[in-house]
Amino acid sequence: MSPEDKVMLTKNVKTLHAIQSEVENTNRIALSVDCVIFGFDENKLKVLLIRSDFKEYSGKWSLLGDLVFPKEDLDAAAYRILKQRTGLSDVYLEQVHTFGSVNRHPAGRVVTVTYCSLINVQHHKINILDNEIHWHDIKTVNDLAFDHQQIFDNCLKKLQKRVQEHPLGFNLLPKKFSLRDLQNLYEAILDIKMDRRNFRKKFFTMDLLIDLNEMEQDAPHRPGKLYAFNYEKYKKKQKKWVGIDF
Amino acid sequence: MSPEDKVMLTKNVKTLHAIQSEVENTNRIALSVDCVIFGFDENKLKVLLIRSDFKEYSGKWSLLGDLVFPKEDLDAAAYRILKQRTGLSDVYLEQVHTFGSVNRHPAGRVVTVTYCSLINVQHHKINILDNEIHWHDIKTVNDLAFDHQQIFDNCLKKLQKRVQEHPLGFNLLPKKFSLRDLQNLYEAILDIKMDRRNFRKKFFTMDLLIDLNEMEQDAPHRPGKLYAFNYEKYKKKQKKWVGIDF
DNA sequence: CAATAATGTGTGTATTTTACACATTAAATG
DNA sequence: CATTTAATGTGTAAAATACACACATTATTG
Repeated sequence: MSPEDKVMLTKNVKTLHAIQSEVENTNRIALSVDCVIFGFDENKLKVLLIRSDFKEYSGKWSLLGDLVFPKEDLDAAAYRILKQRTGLSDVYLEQVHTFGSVNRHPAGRVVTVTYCSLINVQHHKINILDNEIHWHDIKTVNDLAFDHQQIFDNCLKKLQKRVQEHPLGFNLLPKKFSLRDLQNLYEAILDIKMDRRNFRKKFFTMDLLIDLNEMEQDAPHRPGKLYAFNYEKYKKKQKKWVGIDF
Repeated sequence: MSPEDKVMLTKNVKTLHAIQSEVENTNRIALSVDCVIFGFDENKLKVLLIRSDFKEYSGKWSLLGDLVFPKEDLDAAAYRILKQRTGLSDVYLEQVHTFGSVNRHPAGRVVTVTYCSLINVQHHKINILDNEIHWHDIKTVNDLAFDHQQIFDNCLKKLQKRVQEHPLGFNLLPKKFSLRDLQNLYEAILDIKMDRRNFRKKFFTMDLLIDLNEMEQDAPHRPGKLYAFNYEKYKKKQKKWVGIDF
């Protein structure tokens, strides 16, 4: 440890008073939440975007975000924003990452906490006001406002990873779905093709699907069986995964 | 969508002016960084803790943290704190989660961004001032100050998960290590026992260890061979993992 | 030099993953 | 209503991986 560091280290021991003063006055920063809301429609993965109302980014799309109130829990702020913009409250919502570059926001220092949400486009129709908000195919998401492109990329990557480890995908599907729907979903999220038979086998082996003994309606060809995800059973199983692999 | 929600939604469309005003004045919150710094010593996983200087938590241990400066990048703040408290700069450092309950800090509203770091206790001796900072065996970490217990638990859990997917562990070992060292490390982090022969096979199969053709010195019994981790080779391989499993 | 306590290696078995082909069903078409 | 079409639904063999397990080897200790 260098002498300079030792100085820094000693300086760092502060009185409670000094810290409280800092909390109350000097070191305050605006905090926002940005929501990356994924949906699945027409066999494509989509994300909810809103037209930016900042002149610096006029015409560009941006994520749904808002400032956190001083007396509002962080998670509560995320749920509030989701509710405000989509009317939804009963959905999966998870914190992903916090972005805090000094100059990421033109209005001043704003640190933003990212949340990710997966919602069912069929069941929960979103209010579209003046084309200001819309579902955007993730394949054509580029050049978002602020640092939202970076945030989106980060979020999509994490979704791709998590969807393989946890049954998140079902939040994007209707309660009743065919195995083809499920596979289309995974193929859209992971951007890969999968073998239909092995995909089937995998999910049947997991034994977490409830056979509803119903068939698809209005299918253009032979209808498939409908299933529901068995959350109860999943909760009980909760496999503890041990296996070094990199 | 309920009528109330529609009101909320319309209210939410703000002018740039209104937003800038909020950023500059009303909605500012103190932001801190807390570092969960893991080390490995005497075949035990340890975490760096400091005695709390808050009267509300007198006598309790807490994580290493500090407020983020208004003109400081978030990651930079984390590196600064790590450097200040340990003298280290060239280490693995990763953001983990942001905690923002309204009442988590007695001095007022402080949202904290958690970072996790893995450092080598042997190579980088930490300055210990007045017993205020020390390596604490993770098995006996409990009842930390603030919400730091929650933060620590969260961090340890994520470490356990990530160490299985990425070669993070090597940051905790000296550059030269025996396979026994490596296994002890994994057993300490994951809190499990492993079969020595299969563990060996797994790492040799990965083909990411460099055989240094050296032996352990001063071993109490038969010395083992020494290895180094091949970061170069790992970077090139970067296995793309696809496999639904939950 | 015997006892001890580690390291170092190999093999068979069970499990999991992958590749792949054909029969079945319902809708659409003429 | 027979034919075509495009999907669903199922089984099996080969390959790769994970797991359980036993014995020889080497250096230190006393």
